[in-house]
Amino acid sequence: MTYNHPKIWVAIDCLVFGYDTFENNLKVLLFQRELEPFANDWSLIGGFVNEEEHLSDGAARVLEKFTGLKTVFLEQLHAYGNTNRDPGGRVVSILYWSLIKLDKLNREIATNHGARWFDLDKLPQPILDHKKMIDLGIEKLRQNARNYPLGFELLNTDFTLPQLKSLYDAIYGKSIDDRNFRKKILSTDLLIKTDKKDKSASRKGAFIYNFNTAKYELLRKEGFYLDLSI
Amino acid sequence: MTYNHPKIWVAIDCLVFGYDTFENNLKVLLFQRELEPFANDWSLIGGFVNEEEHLSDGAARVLEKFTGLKTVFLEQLHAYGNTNRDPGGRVVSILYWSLIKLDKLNREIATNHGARWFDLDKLPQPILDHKKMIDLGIEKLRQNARNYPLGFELLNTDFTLPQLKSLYDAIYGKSIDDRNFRKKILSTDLLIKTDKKDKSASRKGAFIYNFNTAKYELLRKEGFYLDLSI
DNA sequence: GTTTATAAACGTTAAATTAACGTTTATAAA
DNA sequence: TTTATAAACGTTAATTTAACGTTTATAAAC
Repeated sequence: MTYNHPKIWVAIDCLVFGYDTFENNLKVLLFQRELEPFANDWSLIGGFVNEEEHLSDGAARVLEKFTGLKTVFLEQLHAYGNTNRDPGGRVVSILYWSLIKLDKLNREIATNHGARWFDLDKLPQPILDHKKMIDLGIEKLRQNARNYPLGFELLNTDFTLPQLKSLYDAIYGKSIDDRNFRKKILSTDLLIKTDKKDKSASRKGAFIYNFNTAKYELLRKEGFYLDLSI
Repeated sequence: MTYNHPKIWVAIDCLVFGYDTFENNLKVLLFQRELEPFANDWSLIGGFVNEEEHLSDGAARVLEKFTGLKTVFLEQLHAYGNTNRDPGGRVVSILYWSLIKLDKLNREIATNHGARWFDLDKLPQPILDHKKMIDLGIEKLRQNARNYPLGFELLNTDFTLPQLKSLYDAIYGKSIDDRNFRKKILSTDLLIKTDKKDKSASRKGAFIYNFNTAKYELLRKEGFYLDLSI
């Protein structure tokens, strides 16, 4: 005991956004809390931080438990630590957020852990300050869409321009002008056009694109300014 | 004891940027640590979070102790919680940052607490991960300069355009084109020109401006995009 | 009282970008 | 052969930007 001071519980909450390429919409992962207080209410996925565990490792542990996913986008967002935020005791909670593509496997794992994917506009009332956390995440998502490339985390390797536009529509919460969107996104040198077409959504079919990974990672690091909302 | 889990020390670190309107440069407040380990080394100002204290209140307490200032810009930046970040024990530290104007009073209070203001380009090697924290703060400062109005926190009520430009020069770490800077900053409707002049820096004197507080606060909330770096 | 030095203020423009539209094409089904 | 429609491609006036050039106000030097 080197420091002489009272300690505090430290927890992790993970805000996980999933994109559904069939429904073309964004979802949030919530689970039905098992512990009192608030047993059976909907909560972000989370857990306490262990003594011998980095914060980021704790977040990764929580995420993997509920989705089976490792090595995906997972970043810290904010620390919540009001004295009265949890009636169960003084808990400082570190919020992380993650962006993933929904697929059969991670849906199944979520279900097996009492978790469910909710459409962004059909969320139940979550416990504690978790609504605030979700709102912060949505804000951050929009900020990210403006300042960093986005889509790699949320779309399949193969995707079409209409799909990418739908993702941005979902993030911005409105329908973007299709013609301007194309010109802007193509001007970034982020996309590689293939000669394959995806005909699942139209008779004509849409060309399949991939991300230019090198350029994507560069801009993810450096940031840029790209307003795709008009 | 409602939750059955080990607890962790939670601390606050405050990264305080101060702008010196005489020297026209940015400084960071560091203090000479009293506790072992690392006694006498330079550290961000900080302290442990009390059991019955909000995180933000803890940050405000630390800031006031070292500067005498309340009700200034003070925001959370990041939580640091690697298991090995402090050889004194497992400490999760919540980093806050603050922007203030340097004056005689807060300089004196800092000195009385063993703290000193260091020029951004002449920082000593700080303890633990505090260098990382400072780097994050500088990054955040530049990000802020691009996405929010800035200056109110760092300049006196009365300031001149050359002074405001010097602040942006300091943040961006380079000299901005004066003519473009004027046009861009004036186009935001953030500044109110007075008919007074400040002749301390030139024969001709520079007109004194004030911030349009209403507009400033609006844009601080909403954000905008304004690249003043060219 | 005329000149000088210089920070501060003001001005110009070619080029690039943007927002807001219009048009054509490929395809499966009718 | 026609039709419906998503996908792809195109146009342009208006605005914004980056990169410069010019004038002005003043105290100090001569």
